[in-house]
Amino acid sequence: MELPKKYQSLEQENRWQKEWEEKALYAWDPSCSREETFAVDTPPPTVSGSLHVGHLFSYSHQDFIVRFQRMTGKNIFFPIGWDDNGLPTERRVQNMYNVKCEPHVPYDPELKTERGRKGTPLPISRKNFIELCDVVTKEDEAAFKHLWTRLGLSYDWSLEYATIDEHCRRTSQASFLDMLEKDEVYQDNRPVLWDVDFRTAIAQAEVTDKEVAGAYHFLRFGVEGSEEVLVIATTRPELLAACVAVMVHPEDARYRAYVGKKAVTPLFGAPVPIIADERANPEKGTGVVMVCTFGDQTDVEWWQEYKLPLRQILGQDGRLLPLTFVARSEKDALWISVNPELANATYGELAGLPAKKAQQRFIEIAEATPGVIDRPSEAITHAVKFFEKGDRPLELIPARQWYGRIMDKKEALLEQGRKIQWHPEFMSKRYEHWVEGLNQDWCLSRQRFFGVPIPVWYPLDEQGRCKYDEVIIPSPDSLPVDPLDDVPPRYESSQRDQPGGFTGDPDVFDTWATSSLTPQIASRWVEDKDRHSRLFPMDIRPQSHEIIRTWAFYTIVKAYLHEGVIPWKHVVISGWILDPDRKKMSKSQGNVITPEPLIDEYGADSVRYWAARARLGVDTAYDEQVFKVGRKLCTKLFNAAKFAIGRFSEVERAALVPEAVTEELDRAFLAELRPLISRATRAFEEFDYAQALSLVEDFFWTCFCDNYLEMAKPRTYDEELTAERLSACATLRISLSMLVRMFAPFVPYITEEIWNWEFSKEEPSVHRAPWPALSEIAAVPAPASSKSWQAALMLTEQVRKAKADANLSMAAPVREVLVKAAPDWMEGVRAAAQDIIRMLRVETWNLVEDETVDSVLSSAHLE
RNA sequence: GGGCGGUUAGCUCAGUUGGUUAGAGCACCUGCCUUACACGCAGGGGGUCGCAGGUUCGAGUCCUGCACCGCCCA
Repeated sequence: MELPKKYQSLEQENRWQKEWEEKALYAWDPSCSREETFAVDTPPPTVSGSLHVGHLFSYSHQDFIVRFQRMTGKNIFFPIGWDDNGLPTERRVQNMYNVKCEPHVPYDPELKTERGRKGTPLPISRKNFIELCDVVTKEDEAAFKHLWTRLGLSYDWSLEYATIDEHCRRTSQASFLDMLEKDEVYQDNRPVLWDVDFRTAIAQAEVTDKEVAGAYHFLRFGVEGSEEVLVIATTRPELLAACVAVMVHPEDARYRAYVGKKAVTPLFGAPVPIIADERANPEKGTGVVMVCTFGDQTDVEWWQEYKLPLRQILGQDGRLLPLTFVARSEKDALWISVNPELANATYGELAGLPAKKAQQRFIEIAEATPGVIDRPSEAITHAVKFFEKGDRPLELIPARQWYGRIMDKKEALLEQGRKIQWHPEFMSKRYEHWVEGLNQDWCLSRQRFFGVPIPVWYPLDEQGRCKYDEVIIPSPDSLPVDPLDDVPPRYESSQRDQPGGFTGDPDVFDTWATSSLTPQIASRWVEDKDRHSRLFPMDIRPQSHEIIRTWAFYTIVKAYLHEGVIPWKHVVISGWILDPDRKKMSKSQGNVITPEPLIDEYGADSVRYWAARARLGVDTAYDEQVFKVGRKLCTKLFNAAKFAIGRFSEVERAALVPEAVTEELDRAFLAELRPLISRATRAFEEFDYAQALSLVEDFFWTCFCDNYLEMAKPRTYDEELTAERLSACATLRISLSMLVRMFAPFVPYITEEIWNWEFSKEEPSVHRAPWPALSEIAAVPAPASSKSWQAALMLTEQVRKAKADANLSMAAPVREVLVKAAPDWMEGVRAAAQDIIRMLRVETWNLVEDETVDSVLSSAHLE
């Protein structure tokens, strides 16, 4: 076979992608037992997010591990999916088409939409909106698939799924119904973290604290029955009308006398109790804090504990609701005031305004009214809760939602976490701390459109009121259902939203409700229990560290709720790619690097090489130099393999067996290879691919290319097929085969290329070839002297240095070399001598035993 | 404020259970077109291992404190 002249990454990548796909090289074999299988639960990328170089990085890591496992003979279950429901997609569609989903708009099958349209957003139906989400999602999936394929990730594409597809909707809904049956989910109407822009509930896991600029405003409250004044400090004066109590610390001497009395809110004149509670921080503000329903999570706690009234002034759109204050003499009144006239006049200025505007207006009014503001406001920065994908502060707004019970399972969930092996181990702490810090049940429902519908209906009573506690569930074989489209059992379509009829739950699940089921989705938990039992729990879960508290957490929750088990045995954590200044890459910072041009420029193998150099779980600064190093390695592999194969290509392959390795130097070299195999294997078994690569790369470059190949080369040029030549040829072929296989998980293209030049008759693809084992070279005896290899290296180094010092070419002849060797080194030196002499063109060689040298000392006399 | 991780050559990083003179690649310097590779080969310079204590015959490695950087959580 004529071997190619130059290393061309792109050409070979296209070729092998096609070949691997046609041969279904990475297909999972469903007939294998659990023990023979290595199952991987890959978190499907959120396709609405933009592609960046971090994707290449962490998804490559999985592939190194998987390719190694495949070569050890495991039947690999390596599915990939796309996570495409949820808010990010909706937001993208809204922006891309300039549309707005309005559930009451009727479906238009002929709807024409256009990207980049200007003007006011076009209201479209729920169904039209979901269709657009599907279109955009499909495009994003294709872009990811293209990139994954180029990168050479060895997924079994026949297992591809999308968390919004029918199978995933079925699994997600079945999961919910299973939890409902086990009483692990419930509905409640209570304050929930609410995003006013997206108008949906948010779970604890999706919340992020941001330090923002704010100010303490100092408001003067009256004290009932006296002329005294209590000054409270608040960052949210616009919620004053919702004030239901004020709190002071029980030990705070300044305020002890007031406890039990009533304070009166300024402007609104509402009398509220003054309560002593340890959670009021005397250090903060004035030490007096107002409780509003609801300003923050502590307000919710106080409201519950002290059974305070619910005065809701913020609507789901984040605007102040209309309301009317009345005199306190009115029975059962909620909005009471000692001065209803003033209260209503004031509130009338605020009603209908968004919170931020209401705050500005309130302050104007307060400043214009004597006796309300105590002193100038004080600028502070404080942590405010935001939805991680939103940009207005979250509010706590009472709403009916579905919840999953997790607060009662903290201990059990911690125990589950301890059963999993985390790599690196310290990452388990992230999980533990998250579980320990849980402070609310999992809010499962979202008021969105593009998602998996909550599969329940509710009966309506004769007045058309919803009977929430009489949940109607679908039959298991009807899943997935869309309660807004499908009709529940024993009802007619005409009864929808009619008194005495039914109504569908309009909400969808939190995206994690589905994403937390990726092992069960891939294993077909719902419809194929046998297959599920042969894949679940899975072997590994590779992922990066920022999703431990979300994705890994929820997946552990679901596996525990459904089957009382852990979802995977190992979690393998990738670090992040930081920008060259070690800053997080983010769109807003503008430091994100687009991945595909990197593959164009350096080739997929080089990009993978870069990814493989990162240690597990450790963040790495982006360094473009490493791609170049990767490309150099690939080129070196290409050239070395081509050359080595050329050296033995004229020899009958059947003769190139371990038994033919008869020369001391060859045996000494293979003795060096043995620990490499052991160490690289151990590193891979511990998921430390970076260590494995470093070992193999170092051996290949230094030991194989720069030394052994040079030393053995002269013998391969013997005209006759001497035993010496045969031994070198056999050693070259054996070691090349092993090295190519050990590189294969990292650089699958160039290794497959080389494999096919020489070894594909034995096994068509290197990626299905067995991982190198010591047993392959067990027939090669150990070298006669344990010092042979070291002696050869020292001689080589010393003579090379002499040539370098003399500014001579390595090919320059050496007239004479005098070698002094310690007695125990003599045998090794003698064994290596012949090859060294030929390699370095030594004309005269004198070896003397010398007890005064430690090992070997040679002096070269050059011309 | 709490937790976790990091700090080693100009840069990016390795450094096993404490053990010779702390390593690699890139960059830099000097040679070399040696019948695989100049994306190469040979040789070379470059480090107070963040700081301060401690344990030890011996500390980059173990312990304590501190500083700075990053992430997570309040």
